[in-house]
Amino acid sequence: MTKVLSAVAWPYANGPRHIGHVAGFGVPSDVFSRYMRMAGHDVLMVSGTDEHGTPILVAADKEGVSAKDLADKNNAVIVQDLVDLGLSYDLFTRTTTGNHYRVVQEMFETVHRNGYMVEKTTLAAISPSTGRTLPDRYIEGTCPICGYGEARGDQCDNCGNQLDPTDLKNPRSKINGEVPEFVETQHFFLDLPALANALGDWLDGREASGTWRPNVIKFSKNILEDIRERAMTRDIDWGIPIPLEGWREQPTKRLYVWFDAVIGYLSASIEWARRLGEPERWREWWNPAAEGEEPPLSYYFMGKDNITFHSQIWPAELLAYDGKGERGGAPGTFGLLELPTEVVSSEFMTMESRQFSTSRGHVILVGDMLSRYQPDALRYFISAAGPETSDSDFTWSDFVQRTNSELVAGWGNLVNRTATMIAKNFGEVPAAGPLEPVDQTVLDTVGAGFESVGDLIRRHRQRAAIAEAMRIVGEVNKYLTATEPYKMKDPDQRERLGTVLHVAAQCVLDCNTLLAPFLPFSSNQVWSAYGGKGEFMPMPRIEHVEDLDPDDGAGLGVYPIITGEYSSTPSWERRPVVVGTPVAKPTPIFTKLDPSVVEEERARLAGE
RNA sequence: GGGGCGGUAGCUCAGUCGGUCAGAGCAGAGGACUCAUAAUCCUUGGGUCGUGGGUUCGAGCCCCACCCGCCCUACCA
Repeated sequence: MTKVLSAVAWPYANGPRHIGHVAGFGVPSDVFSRYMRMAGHDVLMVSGTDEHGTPILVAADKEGVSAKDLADKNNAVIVQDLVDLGLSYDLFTRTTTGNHYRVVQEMFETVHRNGYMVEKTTLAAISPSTGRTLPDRYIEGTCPICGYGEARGDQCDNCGNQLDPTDLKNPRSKINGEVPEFVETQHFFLDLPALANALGDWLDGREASGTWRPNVIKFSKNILEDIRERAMTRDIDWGIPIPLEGWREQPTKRLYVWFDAVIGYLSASIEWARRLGEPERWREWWNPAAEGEEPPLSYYFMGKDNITFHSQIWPAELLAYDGKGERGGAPGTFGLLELPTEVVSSEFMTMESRQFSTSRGHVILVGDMLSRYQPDALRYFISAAGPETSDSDFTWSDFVQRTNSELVAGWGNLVNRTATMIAKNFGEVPAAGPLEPVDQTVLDTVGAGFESVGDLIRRHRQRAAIAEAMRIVGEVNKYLTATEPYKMKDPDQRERLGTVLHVAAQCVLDCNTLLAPFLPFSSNQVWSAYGGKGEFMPMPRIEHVEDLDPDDGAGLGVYPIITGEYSSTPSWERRPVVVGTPVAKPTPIFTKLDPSVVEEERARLAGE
């Protein structure tokens, strides 16, 4: 049994999330985590909403509410969406908890003490009316090179040249149009150059493992070549205070949102352990294993826009904490912390050939999707056609197509026809007589799926994995056609009929196990349709809890978390059907979609 | 501008070290069957592998140039 940390990207709480987001980090991480639990590993799956930073403030201002109120509102929506999708977090929390503030500050203090947080004076754009940092992205003006009128502070979209905001002619804030002030300001910078060698060694080792997706490792090594110090604090009043004398008291100096967000993986693990009443348990996933013990593994799931933060910033923070850069140092109270085993990045999902855009209404929110369609239909589509190694396109016609011809007609129908024949002829799982070669062959084929499908999931090839599982489903359908149990009406054939249906039932339950990481909701329905007791795949739930450290966070009080009890997860292997288990004619598990939904949904998009 | 990824049958995509690699699924067409949500099963795939060069006995797979799409570019989470 290996300790496996599933570190899932933290959805940003400036609004509800769309299906492209959950296609990138949500479903893939859940499929992997559920499989790893089934394979007997000790999985800790953590995440939460990321709630600091300028975009939240901007969104809150626009709505005329406080940043915390906006975060509260969006956190609640996101939590509900993720539970409705069946994502099996051990803990889904937030970055505004007292626990998170404490952990982040401990990280900062130790990184600072080890010498990797250097103080520098820079010129920053400030919004005169609010005193907040205006990120380059939020400044626009006339490009000094080509004269383009709407160049951004960091880059001109017209001529492509990289710019410094101070170069812009007629600079103005994109937020409220005012002219930014450029003022000298003190900030802490993470000394990435002093960590570059250690980072390079780590990446070389990761590359040698051969397990990372090629584009992720390539990209990660590439950005290492031009590594620079990077500011880890901001002039902003929404964020975690800087835990140093003279800084803590300044209301407009806060830690950079990305410094704190990635630490969430660690703080959530600690919060999980504390809530369990075993406050040191998190160490099993984070500290090096004792002599002779299996080392913990960690997998980080995200979209490709986050690669930099997970293959550079976060490992650099860990190395700095561990004291493993050029300046040396020693770890703090957390002890030595392990770097990521794998950064598993997805590409982007587009919709009807265009990028998702919340502001333009070209979007399908998770909540809207789940209010009209089964969660497993979405999970199936994302698993089978998601942006695993290259961008992929969600279209309503593909969604209907995949749901109807693969989920309903392929898998759902196999479940249904087998159960119907058993119900009609026996009313319970019949005993098997002597097996013929055709019976043994299909049992072997299905049995081999545990190895082939499992191997593909372990290697993060989920599209291939679910395709392999569906191929096996097809083999079972072929078996029924070949054996023709529906023609065995003669009493002399009753034993043979029982044998075929017994074998078919075994295969259906095996396929159900193979598909369970992808389709947890329907796996429970199939399970009970075949007489199974209780829940097959455990599901997450929402709990409302008190902040553990009410004096240190953003003042959350009671907040919702996602958690669950997953120890009853079935193991990744054949479990023999029990002869005599009652089976009734089932109601169809998957809903077939009328082709008209394609037009309806497209109209809905156009209407928004 | 720099970096990266992709452009393979109507659609979605596989193609690891260059030599049965021109494939799979879906859609379409024909047939079989009837247990099943008109579901299932069988048969049916000649597409300049973005364009133009080059290397090689031989190239989707290597090199060069170009075209198209997408992502990143570090103070956008």
